[in-house]
Amino acid sequence: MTRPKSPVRLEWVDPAVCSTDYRLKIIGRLPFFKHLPPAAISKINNLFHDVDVPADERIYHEGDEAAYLHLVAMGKVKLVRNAESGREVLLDILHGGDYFGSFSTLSGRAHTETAIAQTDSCILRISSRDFDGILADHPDVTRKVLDAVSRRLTESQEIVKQLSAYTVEQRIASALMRLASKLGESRGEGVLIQLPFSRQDLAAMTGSTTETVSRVMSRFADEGWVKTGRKWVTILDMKKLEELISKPYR
Amino acid sequence: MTRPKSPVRLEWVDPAVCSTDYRLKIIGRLPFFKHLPPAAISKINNLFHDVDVPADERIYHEGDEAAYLHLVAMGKVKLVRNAESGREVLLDILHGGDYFGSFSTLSGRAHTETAIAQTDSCILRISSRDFDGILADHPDVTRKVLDAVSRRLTESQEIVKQLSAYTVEQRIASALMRLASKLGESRGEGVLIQLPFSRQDLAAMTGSTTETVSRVMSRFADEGWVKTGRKWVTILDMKKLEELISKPYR
DNA sequence: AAAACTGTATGACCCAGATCAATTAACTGC
DNA sequence: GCAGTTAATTGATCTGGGTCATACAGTTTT
Repeated sequence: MTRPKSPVRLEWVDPAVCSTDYRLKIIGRLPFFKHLPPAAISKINNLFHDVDVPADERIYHEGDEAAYLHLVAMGKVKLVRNAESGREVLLDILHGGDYFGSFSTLSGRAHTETAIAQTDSCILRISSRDFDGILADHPDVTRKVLDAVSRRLTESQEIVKQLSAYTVEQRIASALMRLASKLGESRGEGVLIQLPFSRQDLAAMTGSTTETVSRVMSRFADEGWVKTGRKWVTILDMKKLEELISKPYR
Repeated sequence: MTRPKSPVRLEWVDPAVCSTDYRLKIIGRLPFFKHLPPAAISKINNLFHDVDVPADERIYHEGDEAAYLHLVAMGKVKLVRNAESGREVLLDILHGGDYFGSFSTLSGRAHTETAIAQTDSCILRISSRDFDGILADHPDVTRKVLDAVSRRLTESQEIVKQLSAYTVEQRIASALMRLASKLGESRGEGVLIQLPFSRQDLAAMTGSTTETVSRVMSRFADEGWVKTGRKWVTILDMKKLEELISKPYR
């Protein structure tokens, strides 16, 4: 049996997406801002600057001065921390509408993680100073931001739990499900995840290695739960993966 | 050689500490509120209710409706997540002035972690609804809360990195240093950590087991870096522990 | 279409750390 | 001070998953 050809069709990142016209639409749709009147959104829009970033390029590096808040307008961005040992830890994968970077000049001077474009991306950024101004002008925006950060904290704590108490197999199943619900696309036969992301990325998400991830994915494929290829995965049987996680492992 | 007797002297939790008089002082010293005028603090004070919690008692449980924001007035509180396997994961240990619980009626209905008193404690709590009111009245408080949550997110991501990329030995050394800087007391010979916390707790913080923690601690003690006993540790040589962490492990 | 990459798969081996079991030390209450 | 309880230690053994090495398949380039 021959391996399935790649079903990956990446979204075409039109440079025009970052034009002033489109930006207004994107910013106006963000959870932080969408409740604001058009006049306010337009004013906020003027504070943002756009940057086109090709795939695999660093947007900022751990330790860099944290001068901007960033928004993903188009494309995918991964947040990474590098351990002294050289091992790379993947903290999160972001897509359209997600924020990253620092919120304020107060909360810290340096970025604590590295941001890398996973695909060609269009990033909007605003200086921390200007964003502070928005927060001061719009208390309700501050509330929404607080909610967003709280949610991300909860997610991070869930990862801590998984790294502490799950087997690699369970962590991989869990990571697949998270990615599917966040970035997956429903296809006839299942949910396609086409970030694109490699075994390497999945290993960095689960505190494991490429080889082990590859082995586990082969097992999943043999069971008929997933179909995999180069930098993509289709989940065929979500329920089985879920069972794997909830199963008390002794 | 006989083992050193416990140097642990727990702070005496006077029930009076939670009296209205003392509460005003405690709340007025909190980073969230200390910049506010006395009148505002007094008003906020009236929204808080105090609860005395004996050691080892649950304050709330994972899954419970998240109706309150809590503050530690006196004592120590640990935040825990339980994995399906039964393993307990220790997310954080809090002390005087720290917040826990949920910030708002918006950000989620249920607690995602369990809070347990580590010592006899006095907890102040405010309903999420009332706290929402404070946030609405005082935008600057919202900003400070946002900063606090952001900081905690950064800490959580650091833990994720450590669980992904460090050896158990490194994670234990790192946990000891974190505890020392947060909750340690300088003594002549070193920094005493007397939460009290057991090998069990340290294992739950580092994603390990009591036995392994015990072995590692024995090694540290043999090297003369720490002195340990039942539920306490004195760190004698911080530098050596630090070296252990920064050492790229291959 | 052949060559050159680069990501994936798999086999063989090994070790950090989990698990199981038993002993000892420290604290608690009488 | 003694008995009872709970935490800590230490030993023996086992294994999940890391490491190293090699082969293979899919894209991309020429």
